[in-house]
Amino acid sequence: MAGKNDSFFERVYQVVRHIPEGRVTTYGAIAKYLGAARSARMVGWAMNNSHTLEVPAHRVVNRQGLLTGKHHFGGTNVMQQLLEEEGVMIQGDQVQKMDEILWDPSAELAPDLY
DNA sequence: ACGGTGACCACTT
DNA sequence: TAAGTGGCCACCG
Repeated sequence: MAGKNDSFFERVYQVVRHIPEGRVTTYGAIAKYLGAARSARMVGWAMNNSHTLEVPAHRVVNRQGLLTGKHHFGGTNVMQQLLEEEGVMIQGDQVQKMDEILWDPSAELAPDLY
């Protein structure tokens, strides 16, 4: 969908806001949903700017389930605590049972929303 | 206006 | 199996 506020960053934030509690998704999955499968780094870069907005950024991890963005949450393990409060199990900075809680926007979100 | 930057990913040794 | 590397491209100064 083309809109006034349809910058790549804004579209990333919209998708992230749809991630259900207790679930996570990956940078690459978001990029793929937005039609830019090879722009996972852009998603990560977008998240860097998300601190001023209301976006559940802690639900975005890398493909292996690693909490690669944890250092951007102020504290050392803030990201981990936020996830654990939602029932996500984490060991060694890595989300456990990724295959079970992974939320893929391409499969779960209407493809023509944005 | 132009190039460095980056919370990634897939492919190659 | 693990580590290295190149591609990717929107944003901001």
